[in-house]
Amino acid sequence: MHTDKNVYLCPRETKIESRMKNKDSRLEAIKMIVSAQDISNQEELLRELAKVGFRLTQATLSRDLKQLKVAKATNAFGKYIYVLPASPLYRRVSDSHLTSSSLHQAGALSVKFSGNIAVVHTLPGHASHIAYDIDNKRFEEFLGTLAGDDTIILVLADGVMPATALRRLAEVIPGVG
Amino acid sequence: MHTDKNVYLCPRETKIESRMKNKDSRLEAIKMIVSAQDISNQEELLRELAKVGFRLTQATLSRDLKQLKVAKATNAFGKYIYVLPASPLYRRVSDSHLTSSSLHQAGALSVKFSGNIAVVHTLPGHASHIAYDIDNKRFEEFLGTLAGDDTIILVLADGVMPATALRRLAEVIPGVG
DNA sequence: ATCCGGGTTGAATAAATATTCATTCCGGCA
DNA sequence: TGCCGGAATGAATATTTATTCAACCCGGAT
Repeated sequence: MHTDKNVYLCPRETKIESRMKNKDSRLEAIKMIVSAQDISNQEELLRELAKVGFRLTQATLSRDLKQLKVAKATNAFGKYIYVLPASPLYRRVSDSHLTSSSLHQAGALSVKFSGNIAVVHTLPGHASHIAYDIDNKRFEEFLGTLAGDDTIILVLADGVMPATALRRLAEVIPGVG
Repeated sequence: MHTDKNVYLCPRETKIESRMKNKDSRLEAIKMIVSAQDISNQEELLRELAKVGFRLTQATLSRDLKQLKVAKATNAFGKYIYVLPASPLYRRVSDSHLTSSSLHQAGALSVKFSGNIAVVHTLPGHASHIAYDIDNKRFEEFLGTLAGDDTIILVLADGVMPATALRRLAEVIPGVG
C-alpha cells in the first residue's frame, strides 16, 4: 500500500511529480542525515528518517543508498558508518607532503621540455609522490600529470613557456631551474 | 586447526614474526587487488587472494577489510565495489550536495586540450577504467591513452580538432562537450 | 614451570543488506 | 476506452557481511 496519494495535496502537481518530489526530498534527507551524524546501519537510518516523516522500508532504503552511492566504511574508531561520495570540489589537499620539501629536492633530478610536454625525472619511486604535490597546487599552467616510477609527464597548457613552468615547479621542487 | 606452523619454514624467524608478516603481506595484497580491479564482494576477493597464495576464510577477510577501512561503495555503473580509504573518493562532507552532472556520473570531471594532447581528469581511481572504455572504441582520432589514478593523457592524431575529440569522448562519457 | 593476556584464526551463526517478485500508479498510445 | 511500459515500492527472500565462540600460539610475569 502506498501513501503518496494522501501525502501530497497540492492540486497543481500531478501525482507523478509528487512522487518524484517525495523521493527526491527523501534522498536529500538521507544525504543530510548521513553527513550530519554517524549512521551505522540501515535500520538506524530508517529511524532517523521516520523522525523527519519519511516512511519507507529497508528495501527502498537500500536502493536509495545505492543510487546515492553512499558507501559503508569504517571510521577511525573501528565503527561502521555510511559516507557520502566526495565532491571533487572538496578534494583533499596535501598537507604533510608539501612541508617536507627538502626530500623533494633530492627526489627530483631533472626537468626537460618538448613542445607542450615537460618530463620530470626523479629518483626511483618518487615520481607519483612529486606528481601528487604538483596536482595539489592546481596550477593553471599544467593540464595534468601522469607519473610512473621515476618519470613524470606533465602536460602544459597552450602557450605556456618552459620558463614559466619552471617557476611553478620551483614552488613544489625547490632547487629546480 | 591453524596452519601457520606448517606454512612458514624459515628457521630464522620466530613464529610470531612469521604470523605478523603473513598478515601484513596479506593486507598489502588486499590493498593491491582492491585498487587494481573491481571487487564486488568478499568471496570474489577471497578467490583473488587464493590465486596469490593466501588461504583464509571470509571471517578473517571481513576483519581485514575493517582494519584497512576498505569501504563498499557503488561505482558509476551501479555496481558494488570495494574502495580504499586512501582515495579521497569517500569521505564525509557536510555541506555539499552531490553535484552530479553527467560528467560526474561517468567518473570524468573535466577535459582540457593543449596542442595534440587532451587531459581528462576523473574521480580518483576511475582513470584507467575510462581510458579502457576509450581504447575499446578504437577511435581513429586518438592514437592512444595513458591513465594514472585520476588523470588520462590522450594523444590526438595529427590535425584532430578539440571539438572533434570532444564529440568522440561524448560517446564514452555522456555529458562531455 | 605455569598461568595469564593479547593476538590471530575458522566454523558457525547472527546481523545486515541486496534482490526478487508482485503490486500499484500513472502516462502514452492505439 | 483499454492495453502496454516504466517507475516506485513493500514483503519475502537470498545474499553478503560481521560477530561470537572456541581454539591455538606465543611472550612475559608470577
